[in-house]
Amino acid sequence: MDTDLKFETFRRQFCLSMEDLCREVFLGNRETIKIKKEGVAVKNLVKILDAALTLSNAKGFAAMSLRDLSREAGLSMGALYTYFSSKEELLHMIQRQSAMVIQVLIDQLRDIDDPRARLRRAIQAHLFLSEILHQWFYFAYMETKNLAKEDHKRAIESELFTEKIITDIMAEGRKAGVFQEVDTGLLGAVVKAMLQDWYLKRWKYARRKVTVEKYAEFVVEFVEAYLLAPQS
Amino acid sequence: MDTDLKFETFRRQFCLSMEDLCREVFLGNRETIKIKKEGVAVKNLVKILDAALTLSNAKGFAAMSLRDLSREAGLSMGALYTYFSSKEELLHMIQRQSAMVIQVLIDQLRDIDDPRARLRRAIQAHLFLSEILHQWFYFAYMETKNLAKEDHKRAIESELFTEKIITDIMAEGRKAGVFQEVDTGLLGAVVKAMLQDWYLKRWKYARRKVTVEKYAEFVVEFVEAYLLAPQS
DNA sequence: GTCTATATCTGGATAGAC
DNA sequence: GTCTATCCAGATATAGAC
Repeated sequence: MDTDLKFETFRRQFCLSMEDLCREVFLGNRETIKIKKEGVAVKNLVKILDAALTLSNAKGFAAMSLRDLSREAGLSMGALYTYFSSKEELLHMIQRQSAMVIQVLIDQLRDIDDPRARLRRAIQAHLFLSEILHQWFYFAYMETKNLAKEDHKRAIESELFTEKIITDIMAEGRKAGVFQEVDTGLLGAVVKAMLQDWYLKRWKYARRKVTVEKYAEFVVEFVEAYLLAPQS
Repeated sequence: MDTDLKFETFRRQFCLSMEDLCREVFLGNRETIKIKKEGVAVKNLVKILDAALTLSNAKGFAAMSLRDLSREAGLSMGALYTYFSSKEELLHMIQRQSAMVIQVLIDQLRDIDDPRARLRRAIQAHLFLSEILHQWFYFAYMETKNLAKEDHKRAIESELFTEKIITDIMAEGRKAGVFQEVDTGLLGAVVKAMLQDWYLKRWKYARRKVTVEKYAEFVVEFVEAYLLAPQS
């Protein structure tokens, strides 16, 4: 079984376009969204969320006024408020959708047994996902501290959860005798940091023309050098 | 010559207390600060900047109102405005001071020749510095996008500059034959990401009781495993 | 130098016409 | 379903007393 993953096949495999995500947002918020026709609602949610992510990521959610948003989305203030009942709820909506998407990661690891292949796949899937949804990932990272208590807690759990996916693979690999014994807690943390850097510093990698596949390859190689090296 | 660095000796070697930094801020802003007595000004700047960093880092600079700040600092609104003429100037003041501090890094590398020792020292010094000044580093990272154009440019240059310190050491080590040939651009970028993670995720490392010395040791070991490994 | 009181404006939220 | 007009809380910033 070929466990290597190409970015383009990954992209095609999932429904992760702006419209797909906005449809999910619509379905998940039917009670609060006053517009009932799916076609209309989704079309406008695309405009709203696209504008919200663009503006927030440029200058921060708190600094984005709803007037800015109204202009950028091409909808009036009144129209905006038929999709959410407060600015805070808009924040909640985006955050929640970002969190859902993590499920994809888990699915990606099904049916792979070999620890090295699993580690490679986890790194690739995380990076590819964040490449496609970079606006959502960046938002979720930068706005964590603005979230209400419950959402804030969930965001932290989500970070620890994906980190645990990585460290579990390392521990399994160790038990299977293919990896060295390492401090999986620390290694997991810095791997997570490297994965996050990909969407936090897009300007840097874009400027240097590093592709996501190349970055993934590098991270895998780097981590494996440590996990496979003879004990120091 | 012993090139290993202990955190406590590093801490004692520099004048990096809140008061020291605020004195520098005062000296660097004598024209705009209306208060002329150094003693009074520094004492209040400590209160103001301490409060500003605490509040901003908790909920973001944009979300921090000057009323919040006034209450937390224990000074009236009127008093605040004798230290800066607008909220934006306060941002500028903090950002500029954060940037100055990088100079310490460069000084730390003087008089060390051996590439491995230089790399180790650069990593340790960066981490130790950010440990002492974590509030300033966190602020500088998270508020970059709120800066005015000029400050924003400087912040990015500063990131690239410290990254270049790392990649230069790698290149020198390669030339000297002690490191493998690697993609120094990519390795430098992820090392920087790991260094930044230390102050971006304090809650995580604190919870796990990881000390800064231990983290530094781990990063050095991890990077060296890659730089010293036989070619793959 | 510091405070209180206040002017001025911005931005979140809503009512009601279309 | 969408827009315009408006309300009002809360923010920045300043004036003038002490």
